[in-house]
Amino acid sequence: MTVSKTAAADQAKASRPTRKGHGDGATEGTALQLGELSELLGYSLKRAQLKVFEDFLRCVAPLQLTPAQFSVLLLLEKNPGRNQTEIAGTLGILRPNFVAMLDGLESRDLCTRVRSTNDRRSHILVLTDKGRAVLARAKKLVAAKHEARLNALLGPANRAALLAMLAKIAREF
Amino acid sequence: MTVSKTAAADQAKASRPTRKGHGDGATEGTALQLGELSELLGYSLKRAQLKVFEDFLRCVAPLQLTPAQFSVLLLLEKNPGRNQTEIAGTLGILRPNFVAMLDGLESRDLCTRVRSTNDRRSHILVLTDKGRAVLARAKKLVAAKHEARLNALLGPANRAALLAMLAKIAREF
DNA sequence: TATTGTTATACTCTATAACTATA
DNA sequence: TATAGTTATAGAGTATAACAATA
Repeated sequence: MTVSKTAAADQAKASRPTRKGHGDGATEGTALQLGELSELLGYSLKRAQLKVFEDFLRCVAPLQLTPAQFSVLLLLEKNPGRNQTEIAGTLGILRPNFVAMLDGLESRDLCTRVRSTNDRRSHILVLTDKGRAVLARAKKLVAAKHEARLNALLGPANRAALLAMLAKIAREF
Repeated sequence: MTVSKTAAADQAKASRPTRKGHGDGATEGTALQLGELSELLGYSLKRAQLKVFEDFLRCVAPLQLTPAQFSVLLLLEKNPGRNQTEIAGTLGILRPNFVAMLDGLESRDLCTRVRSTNDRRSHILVLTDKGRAVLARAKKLVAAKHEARLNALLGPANRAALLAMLAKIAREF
């Protein structure tokens, strides 16, 4: 069965009139208890990820790059001559969803699709000079502001240990 | 300026015919280099978070609970007599988005909205007996399967250190 | 027949404005 | 006037099916 009507009514009555101070409950404006939530790794993982992405966006705001776009540019620089399927697959982006993303980067002249001469079905992705320049500036912002802030919070050793464990989870879990 | 047409053509010609083996490029079917991406904390954070949530869903699949739903039930159990705004706010869920989520939980008889007698605007959220039972089973599955697997991968000490760092980022970053 | 890029589409998350009923 | 819950809506992000061009 569900909670009894009388029990529900008791619960409702036990509540306090929120923050206004003219109440009688014991939990007057008190912060909630996370309880076992604070032991759930996935919960902190998600909250931390949101914070880190937020900060990334702030730090690299002058260049108008999202984490996903930055990762694409990084990958293009490190892996010239690759096609859409290869780049998208490496980043865990589905090919259909990669199309609009590339349209955005290409319309800003950060990269170009070049039809491969070997296989005319595939588009080789090429960083433009502007793309290379924006990427270089982005790297500096990320290193000087974003990663530096994480380093300040955790310390270099902890930051490295954290990165190693996250990479392990991403790889082996 | 952008990449020159000739440079782009060179790039396209330099590519290999993907995996089929009848190509001449050096990167024949080679895995891509992540490069500086593997040093970007946010990148591993995101990939790890996706893996952990995937595993959570698998482990708790018999109960049909998402991580977000599980976190709501945990919070209701630990904080009786709270209203929607308080629960949603603690979890970082916007009040409008919390409505449909509660509709789902309430339609499955896992919790109920009870109009507060102190402030008739607010709905006190109450775990039903069924909600309590499902939560208890979910906790067991999470502990025995999900968190146990993470423990096996990282070891208890590392897992604790990881959780502490993620919580610190979520709190202070 | 299989693969690359693409379109269309749908479903989830997230975000904002505005309404209602209460205070 | 302000707050709690709600509706409507819009935008990301993600997922699948299917098509044209090419292999």
